[in-house]
Amino acid sequence: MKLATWNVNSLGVRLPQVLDWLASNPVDVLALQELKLSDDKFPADAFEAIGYHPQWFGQKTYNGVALLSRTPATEVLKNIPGFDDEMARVITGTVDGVRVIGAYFPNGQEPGSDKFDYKMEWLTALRRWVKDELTRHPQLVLMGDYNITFDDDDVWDPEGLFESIHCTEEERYHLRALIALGLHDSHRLFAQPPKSFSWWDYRDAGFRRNRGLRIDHILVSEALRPRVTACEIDKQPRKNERPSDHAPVVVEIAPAA
DNA sequence: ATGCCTCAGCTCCTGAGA
Repeated sequence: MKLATWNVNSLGVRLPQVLDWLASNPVDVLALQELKLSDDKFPADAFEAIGYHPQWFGQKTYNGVALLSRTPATEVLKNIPGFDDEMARVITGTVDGVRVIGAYFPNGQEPGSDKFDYKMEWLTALRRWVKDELTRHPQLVLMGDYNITFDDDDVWDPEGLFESIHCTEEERYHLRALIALGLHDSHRLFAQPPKSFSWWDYRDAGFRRNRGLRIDHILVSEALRPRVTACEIDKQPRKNERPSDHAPVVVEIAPAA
């Protein structure tokens, strides 16, 4: 079973690239973030035509998330239960016995800002809910655009970006707290090339110079960890014309013994 | 460099992203 996550920065713009990518990477589940379109504009037909069952939670202009799967998702949830949120950031479903959560974590803009405070509240609510969800669904994958780096290895310029957004100790505390629930960073279960990033700034030739951050993650539960056989960042779509600023991350999970 | 790029929208500038 292969699962992937990709922040597409507008599905309206990126739909042809997503369809192309799925044609060469027929994953079982793809979580999308930053659809930037309302539910009525979601291109469900285009995904159904290539054999995917879509679930979506859209929002005009900002945010918006979707789950595409080869077998239909069940027990679908939108956003974090018990956390009142005007933004469409989370979509969850059970696919082939695995609880899959696709999430677009808040950006946070700048430490000390209202948006940063919201990010912290959101992270606290997410953790409370995921902890609960794990008791019901031991086989769980939490993937998406986290907008947080684990440590300096995830940052192209750790000194220049020290304590800046996505790199603060406060954000990293929350990321470690998710790990402490019994989740594992798929990427670090395997040897990876140095300076592996999943996002590069559009400005200043960020991708060409590999000035990026690793902020898109796939966390797997303890029950799934022994079955994870590979995890990689696919930089190929970042080389497209008019690319998203994020690259897809893919994880492979072997069938249960 | 508060500046670099991209996207959406009450679109010819602004806010947001990261």
